[in-house]
Amino acid sequence: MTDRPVVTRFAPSPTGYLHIGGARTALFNWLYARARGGQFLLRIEDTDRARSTPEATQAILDGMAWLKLDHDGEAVSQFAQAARHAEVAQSLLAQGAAYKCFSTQKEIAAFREAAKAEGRSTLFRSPWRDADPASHPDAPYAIRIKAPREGETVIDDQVQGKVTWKNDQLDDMILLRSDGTPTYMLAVVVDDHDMGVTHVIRGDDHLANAARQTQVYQAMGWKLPVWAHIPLIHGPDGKKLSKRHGALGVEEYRDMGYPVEGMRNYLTRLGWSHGDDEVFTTAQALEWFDLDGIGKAPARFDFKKLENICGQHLAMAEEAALLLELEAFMTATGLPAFEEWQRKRVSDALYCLKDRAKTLPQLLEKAHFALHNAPLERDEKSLKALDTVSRGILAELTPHLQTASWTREALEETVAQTADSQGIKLGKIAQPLRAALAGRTVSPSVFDMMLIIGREETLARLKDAQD
RNA sequence: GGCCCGUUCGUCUAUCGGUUAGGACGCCAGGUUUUCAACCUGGAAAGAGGGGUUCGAUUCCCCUACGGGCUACCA
Repeated sequence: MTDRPVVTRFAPSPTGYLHIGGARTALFNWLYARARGGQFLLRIEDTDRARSTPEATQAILDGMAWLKLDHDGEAVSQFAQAARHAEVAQSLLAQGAAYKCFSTQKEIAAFREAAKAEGRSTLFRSPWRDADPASHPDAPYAIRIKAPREGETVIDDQVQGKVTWKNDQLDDMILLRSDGTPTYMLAVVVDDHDMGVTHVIRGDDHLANAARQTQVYQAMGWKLPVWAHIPLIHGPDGKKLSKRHGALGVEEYRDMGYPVEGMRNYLTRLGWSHGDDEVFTTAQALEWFDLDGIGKAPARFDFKKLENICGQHLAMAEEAALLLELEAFMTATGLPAFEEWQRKRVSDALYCLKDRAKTLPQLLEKAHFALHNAPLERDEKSLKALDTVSRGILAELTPHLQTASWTREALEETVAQTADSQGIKLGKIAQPLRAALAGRTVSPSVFDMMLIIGREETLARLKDAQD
């Protein structure tokens, strides 16, 4: 079963954005295939013509591109395969594994309603299952599978274990509607088979579907895929993730500025584990990921943990790559691009900024000192820190900085000496200096800042702060 | 209603019959630092309930409770 080359797929419906849960499903499939030198395919399940839109397809593509989930080959449109689906339904009909059902939707609905009212099973048994073709009316019909009534259907799921259904609990599902279009149940099976999918990793809302789909595989004599039904992601309150929990589409996470590596790490770890490993790279995820590490219970989405993981990834990011990601973020969210001097400054400052931010916008905020020149826009707290006394201290310091050599050692010594000669602690001088240089009360080290912006700009800010 | 699935600190999770039930996030306390949302140290915090099986159950089985999914000529 596992000796075939691995082929996984992600099969979203293009009816909105790329759901965060869908993104995790895609990620699991991607990880599984990529780690095994297999293929990761993308199929757009657009058979619901009324709800499918090209914009939604694009949103899915964009979301996957952002998360660096590259798929092999062209995305397949399920709708485009409709003729092949019908062909399979016809062949099932020809071999007696399916039959024409002339019951109307109205009749079926009436049956269900009555059954429900009387507390009976709502399982519909078509009277046409064993009807003599000679008795067929000249009317529209649907093609239903002739599912076994005896015995049971078992799926061997890599996450849920062996799951068994008694066949008398399963009805003869419709394969081809009376208008000739295929149903989802038929389409997925045919497409997965035709695309050579070996491992179906998807949300466990499809677990029950797997039983009925198994019947189609068996009727066609096709080899079953390996099933892995992963639990859904829930909101912080334990309920199914929905709009009221906030962000659902991955593009919202991109716009909030979560770095990709952190996002992938968090999503991978949500519902999957490898011992106590919490923070890992994509390379490690590829090495470690396997189906047996997936948990059975739904996991709740926790923004605090997401932020923490993202912060750690930012801290360990390679600076050149981080700068590119930051600029991509600015472009995506419509922020003005860096001017050349700003780009240089940020690039120089990244080393002392990256371990202080958890998201890209936070990184930008902390880069305030590097992105602007005197006169600096200062926040309220820093203005407060620049009181008369503090300005006096800065006035003492300024001449020394005019002559000091511009190295970390010399600057540290200069500031320390000034503090000493004033009879104050280092903190008393660093505080206003920070406010003067950064326009903030929270910033990287004052020495880092001075080295990054240089002597001229340092003096300009000091002068500005004392005016 | 029927059929399936799930249930370890607040949250994500480790444990694959024997552990003081471990780690992480968050929280609290202390420390360090020139600031902190950075860093360090420490702390509180969990096996849904009830029956079995076993020398021994978080772990295996059953029941109950709770949560979730499916039950369409939607996907």
